[in-house]
Amino acid sequence: MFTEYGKTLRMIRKQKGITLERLADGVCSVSFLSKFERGESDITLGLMTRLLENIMMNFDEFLYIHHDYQPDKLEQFFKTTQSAYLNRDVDQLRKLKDVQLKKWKQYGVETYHYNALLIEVYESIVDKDYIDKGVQESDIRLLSDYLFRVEVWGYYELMLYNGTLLLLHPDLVIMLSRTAYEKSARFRDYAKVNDAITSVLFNTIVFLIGPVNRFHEEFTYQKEISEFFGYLETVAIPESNLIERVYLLQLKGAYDMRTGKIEVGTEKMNQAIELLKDLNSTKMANNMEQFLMQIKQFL
Amino acid sequence: MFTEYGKTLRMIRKQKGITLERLADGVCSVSFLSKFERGESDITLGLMTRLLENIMMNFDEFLYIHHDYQPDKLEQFFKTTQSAYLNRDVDQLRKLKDVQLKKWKQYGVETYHYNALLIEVYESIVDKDYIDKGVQESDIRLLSDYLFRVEVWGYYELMLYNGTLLLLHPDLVIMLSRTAYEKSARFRDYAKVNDAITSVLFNTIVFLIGPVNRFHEEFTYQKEISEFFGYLETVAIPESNLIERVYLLQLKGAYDMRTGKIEVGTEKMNQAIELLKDLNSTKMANNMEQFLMQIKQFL
DNA sequence: ATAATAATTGTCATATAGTGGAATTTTATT
DNA sequence: AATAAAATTCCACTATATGACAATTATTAT
Repeated sequence: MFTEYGKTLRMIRKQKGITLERLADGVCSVSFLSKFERGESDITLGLMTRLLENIMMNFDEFLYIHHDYQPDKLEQFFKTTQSAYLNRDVDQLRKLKDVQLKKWKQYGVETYHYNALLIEVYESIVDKDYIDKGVQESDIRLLSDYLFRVEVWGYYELMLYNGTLLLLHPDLVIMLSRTAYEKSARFRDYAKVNDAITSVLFNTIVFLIGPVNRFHEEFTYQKEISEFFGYLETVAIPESNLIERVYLLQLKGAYDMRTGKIEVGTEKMNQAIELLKDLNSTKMANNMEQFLMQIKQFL
Repeated sequence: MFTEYGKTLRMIRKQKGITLERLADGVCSVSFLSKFERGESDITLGLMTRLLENIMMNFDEFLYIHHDYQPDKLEQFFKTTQSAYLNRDVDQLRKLKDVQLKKWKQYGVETYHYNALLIEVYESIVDKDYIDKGVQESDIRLLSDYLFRVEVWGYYELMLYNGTLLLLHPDLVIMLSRTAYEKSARFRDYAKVNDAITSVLFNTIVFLIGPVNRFHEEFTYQKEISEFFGYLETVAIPESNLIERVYLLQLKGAYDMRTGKIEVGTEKMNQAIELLKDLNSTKMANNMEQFLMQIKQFL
């Protein structure tokens, strides 16, 4: 009938060996708490906040438990979508897209449309039959319009952009990535969002360096690339985020190789690979090694 | 008058360039949303959930913004407490303790009492005058009773235990750390809590290895220490958590040295230090170096 | 087993969350 | 500046969240 939040709360309360009276103490009446826990009433946000404070649990953790120890819907959306993309599972992507389109039509909420477009981008990359038509110009415009309009970028905007940037024009990417960096500044201490920022910056640089098979050609984005390297170095990566530091090292190596400094670049990339091997992160090391081989092949 | 959640929501809505009607669409009436946003009404948890879904924002991010881009109270509590402890700021610790004691008396909620005890533990370590009396036996009992009673350990229990374990008897620590590991199993995919688990395991091993100035003596916890090393290796550390992997390497080195394998141990610790230096994490590298020097001094 | 006590649920009164639509203010257009 | 359109607020009303206290059920102790 109502949201089942109450039942989750009851479960947690029991696990902590706390009585209704003790949990309700100073917040609400015992009888109401009982009613809520039984799923016979909804609860006010204010009361819920205070109840959770009483058991020293924050909303995030509560909702994680409520969703049967799974992350929230939004995170799951990006997770499942990306995993379908990485597995090149066109069917799955199409299914996921339909879900979002359905929601868009049902509720009329535009964000579901954006979600569908994000999936379409992935689809167009994975599916060969798609190459001819590609994603509609107008759809891409719709997305970038939204991103330019939003004044503060949070997790959603960053992830949305992160997934679609591959299909945009480099000049647009440069502008939007700058925007992303600036408009998400206040989230620097919020791990999840900051990871998303870092990820955007990495992807931007990878994108601007260009596909491996063009490593022998000239290219023109030196200035912008160092700008984004600068963002990464000065702000985004604290000492303890070693994995990001390894990626950075690798990326600098790739950049060096792109600009003709083959030896220095190779050395950096090898160093990154060695670091991963030393720490038994073998899968990641293998991936990097493969990437390095690809580059060498095209030089 | 009410919680100010509504005002935060209004701010976010404006930043995203969304109208009342569009946000309320399919969730609640426009007039009510307006009322809520002006702070003239509280809102039901169910409605709030759906509103946030409409703008693709999860609760955690919303509350982070609501708290003026700060983490929630609970996290701040542990953060400020630990920073006062690391800075050996007795006055600050005492102040923080008084806050918790006051809340305990005011609301009668036992968890505030536990919080005060946690701070007292820190106080007793930092403050020399405290050494004579120490933390009351009965208080420590109170805490460990609570921890044994709780069926599922979340962030709070792990952090609480993490801070107090130093004062407990090794046998009790072994039991409680095992408990911690087992009773928090379902949180393995939840970064924040999993970090806390890892931290408990690290601290347990450090504690069991014993203070540096006893490195020449015999010791008896080999079996238990490998048990906890096992936990760390099998479950807690995914490939991309490099910093934990570096800590693990260091700790293994320290363990080797403790059990007489000086050369192997030194080598491992040096390797960890080198890794950090290679990634420009100099402060952390320096700390590790200092720790290694301390050990060497006592051998 | 039974009494005593603690913990939870049910009943009813009331404050307040939430709706529909009219009135007002803000924004955009000419 | 005047007008139209969009966005927001106000007002009267309904549904439901919440409290006080009685009734019931579960625990514990003897």
